[in-house]
Amino acid sequence: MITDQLKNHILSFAAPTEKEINDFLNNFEFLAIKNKEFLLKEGQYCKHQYFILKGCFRCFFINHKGAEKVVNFGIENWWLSDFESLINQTPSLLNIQAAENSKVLKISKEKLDAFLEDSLELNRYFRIILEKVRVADQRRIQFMYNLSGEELYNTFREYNPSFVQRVPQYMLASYLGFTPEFLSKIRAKKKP
Amino acid sequence: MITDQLKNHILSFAAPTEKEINDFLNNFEFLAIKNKEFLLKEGQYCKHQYFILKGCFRCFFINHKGAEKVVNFGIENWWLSDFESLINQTPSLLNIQAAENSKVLKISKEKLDAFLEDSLELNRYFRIILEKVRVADQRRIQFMYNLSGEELYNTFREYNPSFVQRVPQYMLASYLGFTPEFLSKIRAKKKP
DNA sequence: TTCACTTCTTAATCTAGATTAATTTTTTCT
DNA sequence: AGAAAAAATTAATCTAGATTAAGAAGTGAA
Repeated sequence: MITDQLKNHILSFAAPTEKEINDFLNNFEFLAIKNKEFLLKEGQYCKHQYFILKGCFRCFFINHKGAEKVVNFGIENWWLSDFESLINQTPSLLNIQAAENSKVLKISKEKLDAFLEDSLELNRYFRIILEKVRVADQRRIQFMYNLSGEELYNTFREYNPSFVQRVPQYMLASYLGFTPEFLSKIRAKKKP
Repeated sequence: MITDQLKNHILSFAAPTEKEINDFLNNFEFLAIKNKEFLLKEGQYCKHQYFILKGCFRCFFINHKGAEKVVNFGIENWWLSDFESLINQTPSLLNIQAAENSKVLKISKEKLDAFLEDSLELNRYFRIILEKVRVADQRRIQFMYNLSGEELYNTFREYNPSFVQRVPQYMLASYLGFTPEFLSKIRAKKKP
């Protein structure tokens, strides 16, 4: 089943009954997304949550100088959405674009909310996911203003060795908060 | 009741029964914390969650240059803990210190976990809280590397006008990611 | 197998914000 | 109230990283 991957992910954090989880999984739609296609564009209302089965996405916004700023990446077994737009029902400030050919499962906010209304186990699942996200966000904020650009890059490499090859360097530079030129400089320094 | 404030907070996001919520509230301990006292020190294991009834706290760590870096503030009706230490059972990298004379409610991780085992409504409550935290963290990350120091300060002021007076400027500068000297410069520029 | 496009690199110059250090103002404590 | 400590200001100097610009190297489609 195409939804098995999500099923396993849920079961690794919570314990819904077989019926409950199958009912839930029935509400997802499968999508194949080509590299550079958008799941969400700035200005749109985010109405879905996406679970990444395969591939890679980046969330970015256009800053006041017109430059793309990467806020997040998403890879296999991550949930993706613009939470701010989704929860507050406001136009999104973010773009979500595939960085590889990808496969996702999609569910509407209404359907998800309906399940969250009654299900202890799904509330547990998302609570635990969000706790982990919180830990990651906190650590990221801590890194962001404790470390120099060079240290940021080295730390990121250390924690995510395989990911560094996965996206163009200019995206990684943007995510880490500096320019591609500066990343080049760092990399040139390390070689000899 | 000293726990009424927390009760109201929970009831504004979830709908536990009267018995359920009262059972839960029975597990909290009230603490009065004097300005500059610590709730948690670097190296300790964080074993509690705190709900702030009144007052203000800062979470900070000591960076590799020996400087205090403020990661977060907490005020009335916020939950406080080092999530990373609490969840992963690792020694904390953070200090949590009162920035005012404060009042908190305290619950141990074990007791909280026991309630989360069975309660749909408490899982809902914390899931919703964490969604809001996520939105705030995302926005903060976005601000952090889209805005200049001056813009950061002005934006923070705009969103939190009353808070700016509440903590020393050196803490605010640290939270915003720059030095107190630079904050002085920004403020001097605005006056005339 | 070439044309077009995207990504990466290098180097010169520039700037926001850090650092240092001295001075003033505010707060706290007895 | 007065001394001591904590916090804020000011100014001079310094630096990590931005900006600009140009070329090199990959990548891909026809």
